[in-house]
Amino acid sequence: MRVATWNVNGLRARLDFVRIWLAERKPCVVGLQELKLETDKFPHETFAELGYRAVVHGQKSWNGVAILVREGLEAKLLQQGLPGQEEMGARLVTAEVGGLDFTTVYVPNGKTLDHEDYPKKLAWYDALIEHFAERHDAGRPTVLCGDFNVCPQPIDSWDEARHEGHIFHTDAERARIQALLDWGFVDLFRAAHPDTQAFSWWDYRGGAFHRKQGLRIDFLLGSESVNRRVREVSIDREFRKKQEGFTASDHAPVWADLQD
DNA sequence: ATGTCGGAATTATTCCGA
Repeated sequence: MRVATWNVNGLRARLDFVRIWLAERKPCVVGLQELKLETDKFPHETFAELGYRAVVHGQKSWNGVAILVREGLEAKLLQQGLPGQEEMGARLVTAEVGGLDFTTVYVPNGKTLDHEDYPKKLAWYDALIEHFAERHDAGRPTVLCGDFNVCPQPIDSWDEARHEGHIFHTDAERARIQALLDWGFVDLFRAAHPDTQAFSWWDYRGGAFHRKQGLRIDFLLGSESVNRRVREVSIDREFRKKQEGFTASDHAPVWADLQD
């Protein structure tokens, strides 16, 4: 079973691009972030034609998450939104699919350390950690994927020296990632590739992609039983490039193949 | 060039967020 995560940066603007990727990679379950559309505006018909159903938690203009599920797999919606954090927008959705408790999140960016959004980001993380402690079971096959807006370690940043202590690179943010690992999650890419520097996001500005100025901030986290099933994990860098004339998201998809 | 995108508000231009 192939599971994946992808911040698409606007689903309506990305629809043709997403179609190409689904046809090429044929994932079974995909967490999508930054839909930038309302729940009832989700293009279910388009995805049905491609052989996917979707569980959606959207909102107008910003944020928005969904789980795509390939035909033949059942999906049961378990949760829309992170309890207590509704004012931060539509950033979490959970479904039971293919024997997995599958959650995808779009963690608040935080902007800068002196911005009011930064403590809100940390509080959102604390609520997420508490939510998993209370509502999930690390003994079950569980996936938590999405855009975490943190570089967990120096290797995950193109220039740690320049960014150390700044947004995405603080001890406080990294402690939240560690808390998720302490809960029982494994960072599937890092576990499979302990020493590989690979990025999942590059700024649209300044030719960052071609300058290799990226960050690894998109993860597939899996509980131990999921990690044991991993056969391959890839950050799909090819799909950060233009495809058939269509503009890419600023994030690459990340996928993992699990033994059935 | 703080250099690019997507979306919204407003009507091709400007802002906001990332």
